[in-house]
Amino acid sequence: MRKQRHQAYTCCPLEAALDVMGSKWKATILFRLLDGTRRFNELRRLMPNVTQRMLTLQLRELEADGMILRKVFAEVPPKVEYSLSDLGRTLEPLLRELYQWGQTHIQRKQPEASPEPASSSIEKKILRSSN
Amino acid sequence: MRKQRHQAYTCCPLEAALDVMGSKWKATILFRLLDGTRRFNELRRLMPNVTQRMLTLQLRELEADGMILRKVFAEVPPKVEYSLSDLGRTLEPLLRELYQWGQTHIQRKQPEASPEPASSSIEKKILRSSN
DNA sequence: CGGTATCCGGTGCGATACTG
DNA sequence: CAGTATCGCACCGGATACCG
Repeated sequence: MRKQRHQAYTCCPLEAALDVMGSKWKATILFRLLDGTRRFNELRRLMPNVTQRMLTLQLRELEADGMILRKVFAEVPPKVEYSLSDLGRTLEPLLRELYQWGQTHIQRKQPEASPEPASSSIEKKILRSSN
Repeated sequence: MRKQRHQAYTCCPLEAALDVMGSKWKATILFRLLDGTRRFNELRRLMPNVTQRMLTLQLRELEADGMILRKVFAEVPPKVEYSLSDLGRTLEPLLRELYQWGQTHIQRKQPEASPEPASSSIEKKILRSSN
């Protein structure tokens, strides 16, 4: 029996939606799969910051939630292809809007000093890069 | 100096967007504030599962990110009002779509047995309730 | 190639108590 | 009313090693 995924559910659709794609990597994985089918190491190359372990774990959760499909080819060397399921596809507009929102509201901070002091500190969050 | 919020940033707008509202409680808080200004304990009552500590912490982060406004009244007893900032308002369509997606695709499982075995395990996630 | 297994540190977060 | 302070542990997630 698998443990109940994260913490707990209050019953709110919002939380359910976020549980399914709200984590950094799940969203990114789904986003990358919008372009089409990807193999495991393709995804790794597309997302250099995620460890193999985490990529595997997140893919398994997405699969268990029915968001993606995992197709294993009985070959040597092994070959596994990941793609969005129909359910996963329904997230497409949401993912694109999320991406768009990030682009619009969290534009990369320029090296030059801002004209005005900037109303929020969001920009800073973009600065720290991959470890 | 405050620590750089979560883990790290790869530079992806998706992650930035999720960092700002991607956590269960941040999203819920923002969603609640769509209806209008709320006092601290009003929010607590609206979200019985979040502890006082977490509510405070999440509100502070949202404030630091410029998503919400915190207005303190110099009265006894104290009174603090939270509301969405202009930036926070820009998330409204996204939040509503997220909510809608949850409603559409993760309908509450009925006590009755499903006609077909159900293609995914998402429904289970809605079952475990607040601790 | 596409994973598991194991170890282990950091921190997210709840519980509880105290405060202006 | 609207918070801080402190404790404690679960678990998230990185590093590394091994496997079919």
